[in-house]
Amino acid sequence: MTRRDFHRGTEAERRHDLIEATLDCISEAGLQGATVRQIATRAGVTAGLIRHYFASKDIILQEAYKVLIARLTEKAKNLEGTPEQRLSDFIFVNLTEPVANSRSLSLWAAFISRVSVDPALAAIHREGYLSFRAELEELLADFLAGRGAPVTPARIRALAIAINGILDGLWLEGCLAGELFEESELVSIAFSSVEALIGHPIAAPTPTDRDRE
Amino acid sequence: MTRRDFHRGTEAERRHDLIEATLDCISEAGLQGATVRQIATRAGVTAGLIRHYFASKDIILQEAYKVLIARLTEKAKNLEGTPEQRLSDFIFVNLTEPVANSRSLSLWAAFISRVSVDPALAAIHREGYLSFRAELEELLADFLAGRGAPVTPARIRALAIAINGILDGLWLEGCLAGELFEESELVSIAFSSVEALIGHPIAAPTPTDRDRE
DNA sequence: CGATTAGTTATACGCTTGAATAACTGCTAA
DNA sequence: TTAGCAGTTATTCAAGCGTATAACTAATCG
Repeated sequence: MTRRDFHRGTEAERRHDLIEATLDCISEAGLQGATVRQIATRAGVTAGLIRHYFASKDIILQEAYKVLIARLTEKAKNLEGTPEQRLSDFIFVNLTEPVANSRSLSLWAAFISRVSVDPALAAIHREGYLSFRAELEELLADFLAGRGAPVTPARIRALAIAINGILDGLWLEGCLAGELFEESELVSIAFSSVEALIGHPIAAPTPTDRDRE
Repeated sequence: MTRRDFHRGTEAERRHDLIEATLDCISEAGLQGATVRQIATRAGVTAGLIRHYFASKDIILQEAYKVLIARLTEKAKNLEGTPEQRLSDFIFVNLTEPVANSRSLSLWAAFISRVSVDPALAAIHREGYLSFRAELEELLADFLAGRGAPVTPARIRALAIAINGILDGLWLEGCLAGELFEESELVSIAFSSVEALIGHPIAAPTPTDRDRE
């Protein structure tokens, strides 16, 4: 019985690999499928190593949730260009790859179903949600100010809630049954809805703009 | 050691109680908390009885999912009144109790996270979703026909997708962070969004109408 | 009232789980 | 080259899981 070969990794590497393996397990087999043994197998290590990097299974799940939220929201941050371009891009990135796909939804739903059960996950969720809406509110304020429209906090807040809801709902539909519509269909519905809500037209990002990236 | 007292129930009673217990367990402790022993304890029976009524744990979960879907959609069916009233009620019931609350979301998310993993759940989900959207398309067709507006299948379909998305998104927001807005806030956002999309005003249900029910 | 049976309990089995710990070894530094 | 240690493996443990089955008993019927 020969002992299995292994190579020593840096802490950052290992933690990254283990979290990635955790997300893979969840997306492919649900939260129940994310056992320490499955995670370890997928990461190419033995189960005991997980406990060396994470104090418990709960902890690695929390870390994985943080990574997921970051991945789902990072594209919508640090947008550049005019307020109109940024608002337009905000809508676009949230309804297209890599944010909108069935894997994202599967992961998101798995964690959401535990948010009301696990206070630690609830805290992580709340922070992510508030930060996301704050970003949207800022975009809206800039956009409306540029249009010379009245910018009261109450109106900004209401608009952000509505637009956030619309984007969430279309994201959901697209992830759940993406094969039922063209990608551009949901995006164009989102644009017309948002335009109707804020009372201003918004130029959609042109394909050539994106291709050049 | 005295044997535990028990009373014999009818099949319908028992199945109902066991499914209800299953939903309670999931909403309070997540899918992982819905073990046969926990379900049995909550239903006031012993674990073995579950296998007497359901061939496996998977089966009881599938039945519970069917019940959940029925509960989330039944209010939106069998609506009465003019097309405008029915459309208006459709929007209203989907964004207020008992459809919109954190327990519903928690249950919904738990099952959704397994839809992409478990083909049986996927089939149940798909049927519920298509039936829900068909209902909405019928409402829209009736409404638009009454307004003398052009009613092409393509337009109905696009509108149904958009409105479904908006309702889903607002439902989600309300369930996730209900304390952050008034109930009427989300409902009124929904109405103004839908009005903007279909290009016609819709009379919201009046409080007195509902009180009289 | 006694026999029957279907609904229910009780118990046990094999397996998996998260966790703890001991043994090993690739790597680094001197 | 080698000593030491931190990273990794291997093994073990108790608890909990879904399931199977045998024993019991409340209700039913002649």
